[in-house]
Amino acid sequence: MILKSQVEWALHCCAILAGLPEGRYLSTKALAEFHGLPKEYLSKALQSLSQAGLVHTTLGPSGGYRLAKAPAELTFLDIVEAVEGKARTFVCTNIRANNPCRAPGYCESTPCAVARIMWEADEAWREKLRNVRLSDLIEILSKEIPADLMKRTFGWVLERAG
Amino acid sequence: MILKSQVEWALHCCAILAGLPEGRYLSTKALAEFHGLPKEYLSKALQSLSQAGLVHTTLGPSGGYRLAKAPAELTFLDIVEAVEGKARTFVCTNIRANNPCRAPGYCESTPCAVARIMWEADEAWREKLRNVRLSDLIEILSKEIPADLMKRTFGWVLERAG
DNA sequence: CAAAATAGGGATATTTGTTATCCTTAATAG
DNA sequence: CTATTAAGGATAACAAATATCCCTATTTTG
Ligand code: SF4
Ligand code: SF4
Repeated sequence: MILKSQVEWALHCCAILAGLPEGRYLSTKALAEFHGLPKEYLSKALQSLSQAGLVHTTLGPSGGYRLAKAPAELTFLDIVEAVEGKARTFVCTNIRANNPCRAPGYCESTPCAVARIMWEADEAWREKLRNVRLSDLIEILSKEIPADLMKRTFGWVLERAG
Repeated sequence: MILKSQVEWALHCCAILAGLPEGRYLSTKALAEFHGLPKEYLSKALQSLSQAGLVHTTLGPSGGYRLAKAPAELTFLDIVEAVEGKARTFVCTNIRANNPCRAPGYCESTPCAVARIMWEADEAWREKLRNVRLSDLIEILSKEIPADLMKRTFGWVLERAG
């Protein structure tokens, strides 16, 4: 069970978009080139972000993506769920229904303990992601990434931002 | 990203094995019949449990599986990792290495903040599973499952346990 | 207005992972 | 010896992730 690579891509793209000046947009082409990713496929991830309302888009030359909210209002969970979906990672196929000892008509009303425990763990994962904001990431990165690389990257993006 | 159905199977099988009297074994055939699962494929899940040292096996007629430890010494994480693997659910493909602004030889020593945050969430999921013991599950089930069904199930298993 | 660039989305191929079956081997109980 | 079992290799069927291609509507730029 491994998350799609689109999750990684989306997180990185959001980090870049967070550094974009107010009112400017960055295209799929630029984001793909910057990360060395296939443009057409990265586009699908960005469309997921768009459908989830996390980013805003414009068409035409100088078009592209910008964040729809402030980085402090965007959580990791928002981004992860946008591309990975909101479905729980443990699916119950109700195999207890096959127990040959059960009365024929007998039907459990509630999900059994196995499923509930697995879902709690799933929720713990989500809760952790919910408590990290995009702004938290930016803060960490700004401390860890060398100043000159940060500056060059910022310049690279601005040259291409419409 | 969805866990394999083998995870559900393994958890259910362990729950059944936990009710097995000391020194007796239950075969793949019985476990598959009880849960309505394909015997050959369930066998792969049980082999995973065996390789992880969670269950003990014997060969021959009256052979099969029993738990290798007391239910209080077996956690959900043990079982989940036995079939699903211990690898983290977020894999980092190091796309930051493609940043065209980086100096050619520049190489990050540590995983970036994105990966660390995702791995923390993964660890929170595992921590939750680590804190639930198989004995906890049995306790909950014994309260929730009707006494007569419990009794019939127990009898069904004993009839087939070698 | 015309041309170029863009996001959106449908269709489709490729690759990988999951699910499932089959068969052989070695061990064990009766 | 015979029947039964776990272990594991080989392989097929199926589903999901990854990737590419192409068409459309929209918008900026010239
Ligand atoms: S996890 Fe629980 S609810 Fe889901 S199939 Fe198993 S017994 Fe049923
Ligand atoms: S998550 Fe971090 S370490 Fe992993 S590829 Fe992205 S930037 Fe690199």
